[in-house]
Amino acid sequence: MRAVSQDLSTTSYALLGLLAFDGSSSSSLTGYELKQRADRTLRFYWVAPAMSQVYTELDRLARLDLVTASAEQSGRRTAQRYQITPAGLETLQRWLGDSRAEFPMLKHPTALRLLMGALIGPDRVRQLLQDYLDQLAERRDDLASVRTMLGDEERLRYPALVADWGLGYYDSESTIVRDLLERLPG
Amino acid sequence: MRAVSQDLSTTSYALLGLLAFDGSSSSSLTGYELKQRADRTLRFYWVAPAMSQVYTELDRLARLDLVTASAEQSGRRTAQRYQITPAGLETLQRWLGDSRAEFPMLKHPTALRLLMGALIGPDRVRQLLQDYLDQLAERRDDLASVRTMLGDEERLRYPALVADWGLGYYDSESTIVRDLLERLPG
DNA sequence: TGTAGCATGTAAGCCGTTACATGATTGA
DNA sequence: TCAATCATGTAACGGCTTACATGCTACA
Repeated sequence: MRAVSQDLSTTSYALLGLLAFDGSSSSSLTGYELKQRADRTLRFYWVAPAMSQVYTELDRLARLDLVTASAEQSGRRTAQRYQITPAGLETLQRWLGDSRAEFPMLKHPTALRLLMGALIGPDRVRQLLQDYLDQLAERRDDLASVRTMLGDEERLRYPALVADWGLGYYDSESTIVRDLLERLPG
Repeated sequence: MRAVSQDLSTTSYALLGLLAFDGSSSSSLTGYELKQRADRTLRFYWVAPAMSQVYTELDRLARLDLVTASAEQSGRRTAQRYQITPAGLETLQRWLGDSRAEFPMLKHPTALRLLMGALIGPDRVRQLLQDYLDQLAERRDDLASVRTMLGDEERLRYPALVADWGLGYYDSESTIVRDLLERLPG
């Protein structure tokens, strides 16, 4: 009796997807490693789930038989290693194929503050935008190094496309914000 | 004894900010009107809070004396009208001035699916991206009509800048995605 | 007369975070 | 030996959504 593809949260599918990359090469990941992988890739266009959530999700996926846990003994320590199951892969593919992707959700604190620019005046607004440009540059660097690691291996073609998407996005944001800065009064 | 600026959620500040636009001209809004305004402007770069949340937040703000509610009798019906208070305006400005804006959070289901493109193949991926382009065009139209309404009034200068930001973002997304489509195998 | 929109809420519940607790291993 | 990092969780709680309940008003 196989578990039916319950409605998982998108984050569940995202984590399942990360496991699927190694699933094909029949390797496995600990919760800790999965979290690191999420931090390196997922966070740029989805979320960087908290450690505690990673464990919670892995637990849920295991109960649904979408992943299997195997205790790995290293020294006198046990770490669980998780691997996607055939049922998990099937569920993931069904989700990818069937479900319509929703429109992205953007929470942009800097844009929100710009909206209320009249309450703080152009000088303070300039500072906000400049801050954002700095953060953007830092983020871009992070993503650029991820992109470098991905190289042009066929196996990593899609992750590389996504990384390029992100880089294009960050570049466009920089351009737009610099333009806004010039249009500010004063 | 004035309520201290408790840590409000960013959404609270956002709603307070929407009230501040009319606060200066000493008018006021009902919960319903506030929700409409959020749907017209806030949703493009923050959230479109559920009706129920708007009421909850207004309640909270009223308890903190950051807004005042006044029962308005129209016919045999009472509707609450909310108006920002001087304390509310002060709290909002302090938040705008003091707090460092966090980096935007992007939840991008299409990018997430592209990451796993290898699991569904290029044809299905093309479909996903094309779908996204369509949604993007629709959104852009919505925002363009908002932008038109804002015109070039001095009073609406900052909202207009934010709308232009959004339009630039949507255009850049379209460009990037069209480029990705061309780089897809097959 | 009935339905769509105006208007206001409460309740239940999910998703995700922070704080907390615990302990092993590695290396300076 | 001490600190950093690896590793695994539980508890409490905040934010937000959906579902539900209620009733008025305008108009076709």
